Amino acid sequence: MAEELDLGSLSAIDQKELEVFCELLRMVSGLEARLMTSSEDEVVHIADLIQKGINGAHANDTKGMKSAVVDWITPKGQSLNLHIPRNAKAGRGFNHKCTGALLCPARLDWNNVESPMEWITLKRPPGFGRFFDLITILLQPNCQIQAFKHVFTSPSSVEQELKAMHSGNACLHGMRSVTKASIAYVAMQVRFALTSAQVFSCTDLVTDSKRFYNSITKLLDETDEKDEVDQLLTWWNRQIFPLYTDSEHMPTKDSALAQIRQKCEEIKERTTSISVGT
DNA sequence: CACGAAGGGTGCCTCTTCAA
DNA sequence: TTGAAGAGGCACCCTTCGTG
Repeated sequence: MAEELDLGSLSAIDQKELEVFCELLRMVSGLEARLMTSSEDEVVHIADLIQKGINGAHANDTKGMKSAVVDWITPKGQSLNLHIPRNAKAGRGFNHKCTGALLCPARLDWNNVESPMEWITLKRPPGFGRFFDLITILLQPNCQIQAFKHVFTSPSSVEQELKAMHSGNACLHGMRSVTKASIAYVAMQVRFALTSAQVFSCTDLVTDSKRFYNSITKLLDETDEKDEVDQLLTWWNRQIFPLYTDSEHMPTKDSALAQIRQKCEEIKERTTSISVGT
């Protein structure tokens, strides 16, 4: 199907969407044959069903993570200095030091930002590109891994003591390893759960989730960083899918963290030539 | 070993809220 | 007014565990 198209004539966005569509055809056996033999109305109906599934899955993830993320950022056996309600977003974002620190971009030091208002003025300096929103949450793999498990291997798998008696999403759909897109998706969901924004929107100017997601996927797609990214994915796989991972060449947690930190430093260097401020 | 109860996960439905 | 998103709840399914 894709081979018949002139890929060069497609925009970058269209090419990306085509890749996703081809992956979908590969994952869902019989879908391509069904589409090829369906009428236009049936194809529209199938597209509606897929979109409905996407929306539903996303809504469920958002709903579940909203309350669960409070547990993940709360130290074991302790409580947060300023309580964050599990079912409300108002006290999150830059209104709270814990969520604010996690949302603060990697190139900024949250401890040296005088006030949330100062951060807001720093938030979107002109000229800053794709990496500006790479937040320090990428430096918090524990939180990310808990979130990944919550979405893909079941909420109860987040705990050390496994309580689940029913197969999770990953098991049900044959997922045996993490993907760059899944990491970006989880990061986006965690980021939204930490913000004070009430309603999720890919394109709103406050959370700008679409750009955030694209920043991470682009970062992980960089061909000149392939070795480092591969090692990072291996470490992730070991954390999420230990049964399917070859542990022999697994990087340690420290080395994986060091790689992320190095990556953020590189981003910092790339952007230092651009002045911060409005 | 067979069966039923209980616990847990997922998907779906409905209602509410809010922004366009 | 309409559509999107979140919240709550329910039904169904699967697995474990206790009991006979």
